[in-house]
Amino acid sequence: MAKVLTSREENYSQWYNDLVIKADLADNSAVRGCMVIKPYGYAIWEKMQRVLDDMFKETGHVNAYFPLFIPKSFFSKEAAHVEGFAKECAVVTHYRLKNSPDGKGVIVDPDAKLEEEYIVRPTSETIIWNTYKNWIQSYRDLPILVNQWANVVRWEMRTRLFLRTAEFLWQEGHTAHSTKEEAIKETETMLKVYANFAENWMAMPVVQGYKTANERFAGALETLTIEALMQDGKALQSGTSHFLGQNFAKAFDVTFANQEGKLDYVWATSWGVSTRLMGALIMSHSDDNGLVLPPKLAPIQVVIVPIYKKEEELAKISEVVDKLSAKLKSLGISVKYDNDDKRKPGWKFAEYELKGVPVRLAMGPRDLENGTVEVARRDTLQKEVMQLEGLENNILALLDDIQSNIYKKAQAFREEKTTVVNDYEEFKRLLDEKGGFFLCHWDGTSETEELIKTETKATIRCIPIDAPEEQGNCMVTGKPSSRRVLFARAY
RNA sequence: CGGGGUGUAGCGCAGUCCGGUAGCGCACCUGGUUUGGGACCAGGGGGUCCCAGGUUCGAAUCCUGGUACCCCGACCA
Repeated sequence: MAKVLTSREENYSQWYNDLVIKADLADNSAVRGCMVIKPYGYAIWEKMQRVLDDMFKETGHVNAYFPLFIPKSFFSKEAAHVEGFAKECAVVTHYRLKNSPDGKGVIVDPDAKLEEEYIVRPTSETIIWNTYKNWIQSYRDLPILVNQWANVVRWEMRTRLFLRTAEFLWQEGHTAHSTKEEAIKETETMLKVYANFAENWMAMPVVQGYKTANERFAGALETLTIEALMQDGKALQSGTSHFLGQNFAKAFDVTFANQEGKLDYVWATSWGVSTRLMGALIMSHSDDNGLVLPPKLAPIQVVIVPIYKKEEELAKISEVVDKLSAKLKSLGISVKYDNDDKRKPGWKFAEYELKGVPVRLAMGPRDLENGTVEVARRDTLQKEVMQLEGLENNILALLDDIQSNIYKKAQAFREEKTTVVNDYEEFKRLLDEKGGFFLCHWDGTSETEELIKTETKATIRCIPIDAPEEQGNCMVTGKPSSRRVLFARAY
């Protein structure tokens, strides 16, 4: 087969870049750092959105929409928040253009300067809490469980398709609660939603945990995260859920009368996942032949390729395929029959492999005669001739099998790449030689965390929520530690 | 913002050192043969050589300035 991708071994990040473009997921655009998400890539994102949105509704949330622009003054109200985002904000200063005096193109009209500049939202806490102030008077108005699907802009210095772009799509949940306990519970609930989505839909195992103070969201008291391990041994933060305490309520003066009639500040959470999940999905399962998609998120689950010489042959095949397609569709399977005469079977095989379609069926004269079909699965690249009779149920089972197989494969990989280490020198050595996740004792200080980051580029990805109590000594300082934390080099 | 690299047909590149009518592969169009892993043959179309200025009889090529993108670092979901 013609090689269209750089191999992972040769150059992992080139492989990723090639794959995103060759599989028609996205492209670089005319705008620096901003991508065009192409129809096939967007179809995957839409599937992700649909599933997540259902999960949000299931947990009591509703969707709303807040403005793209945020008055600059809103930003200065929460100190830590400003600090976190100030360096990457796009700012709108004018509202009109005019013809250039020299007749060449247009210029910004200097007379149309805004009284107060607008910030293009890097996240919406400020505009939303400014709004919530008007929505909340009493405990009866709580909780507010709102989500929005939106684009945000963070002016990144260096970007990569899906993993880090200047503009990206995401959802951001913003909730308001009357008690601290309820807000914390919400933060945890949404982390579980994300973990469930990652594992059962994306087939991507994740470690759930708490971020350290250094890695916390700007303005949060606690950040929960799901961390996934990519095939190159680097970690990818795939979703976060923040307990914001009363920070934003205080900054925007959002109070409510509790049942005793006393005023108190509202408790807040926010949580989000972004198009970065596309990058996570790509890097979790794909191989040197192209994308490997979990059946549950694949826009096309089954592709059918006819093999024929003459028109009459195609007509006969189509007749059988149409019946088969109908049966598959009735079971909820998405099917594409590619009877495009302008491409040859070999070309189609390679193309759908590159695009990660989980199952490919090929039907030619031989099959027509024998009542069979050739079934090829993308995850293992195995081919098998199966009886047409009752095929739909076999396909259904096969899709399930692929879904669980790629999960198991990713899980086995993660286990193999998760190392328990006690000695700092060994940590440094294995970090280079093996990569992956490391479970180590840490003394709990930012200084030690910083030191490790500076010396090794590894960071604490999280303090796993299920980390068992274990007395030990920090691998750097030797100070006592009561549980292991997760280290890795990260995206 | 530092360091490196690249801008030549839709895509990938050669040509630049050493100036002389712009080329290759893929893709595209036409015809035919093909079709169970990216078919083959024949014919054909397509380029302000990133932009601006300079040197020269003559610039993709030399000089000056600009610009865009990619890669590697520092910052981040």
